[in-house]
Amino acid sequence: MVATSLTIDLNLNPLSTTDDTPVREVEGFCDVDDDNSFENEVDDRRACNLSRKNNENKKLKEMLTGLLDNYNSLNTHVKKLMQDKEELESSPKKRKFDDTVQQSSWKRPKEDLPISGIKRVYVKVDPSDKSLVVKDGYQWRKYGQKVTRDNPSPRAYYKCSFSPICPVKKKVQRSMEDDGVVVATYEGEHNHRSTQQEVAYALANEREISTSERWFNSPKLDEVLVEQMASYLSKDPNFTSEVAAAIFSKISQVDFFEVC
DNA sequence: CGCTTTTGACCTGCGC
DNA sequence: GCGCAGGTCAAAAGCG
Repeated sequence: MVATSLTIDLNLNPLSTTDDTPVREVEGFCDVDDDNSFENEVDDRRACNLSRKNNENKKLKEMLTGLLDNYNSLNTHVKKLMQDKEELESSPKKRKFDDTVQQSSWKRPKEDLPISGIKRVYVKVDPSDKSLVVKDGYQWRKYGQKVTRDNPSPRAYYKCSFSPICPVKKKVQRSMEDDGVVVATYEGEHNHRSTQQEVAYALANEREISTSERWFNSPKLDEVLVEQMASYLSKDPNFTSEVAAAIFSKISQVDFFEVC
């Protein structure tokens, strides 16, 4: 929700006003001389407001980029934790189930996929929500659904939308033990960035080419950046909830966990 | 109109 | 060889 409110409150369109003069960022600019005419005073106040808003916008943008950075580092951290757990918890208890999953997945001769790279992720969802959707930052195309013998809940089969370039597939099925948990089994590694990573990358590039001065004095750049963000957010309504979930999971360390 | 989802049919491997 | 179960295909339907 943080990101959403940011896009709403950014108010980055002082530039859309008819005044095309560059914004001046001068310390103490807001001090209005009592001897000025009324018109000058109004102009000064406008300029003052404008510069204040620009400052606010700059701060908000910094917060947003910081948020994205945090989100990405959290994502990396979670992935690392998943891999660690996967290695630690390959217990023989579930051997039978895991074997069937792996064998049935990889024994097909027409697909020469590696045996490594199978990850199972448990995600908390609303039990009343029957859709088998796991928000993981990638775009998926559903290509099948099947009711399996060991679980009354149907299993959904997805391919990464970037296929055949990206070979990753995932199976999503509601957990038998807990109706509020969805089990997502990922097969393979993505050979491209997630949509969130794309935005972070774009922002990083933006920051590389823009000095702090340009942040201040290049309203066009601000506009482009915000448009970029707004366009992305409008396209992916899951983004904000994912960011919120990532932050929340960092705090609680409960919502998002993985078991082999 | 193009993309995504649904769903029944088909394919493949395994166990008996 | 047959039946079963999981996985995939592809035509039809749905949707924006």
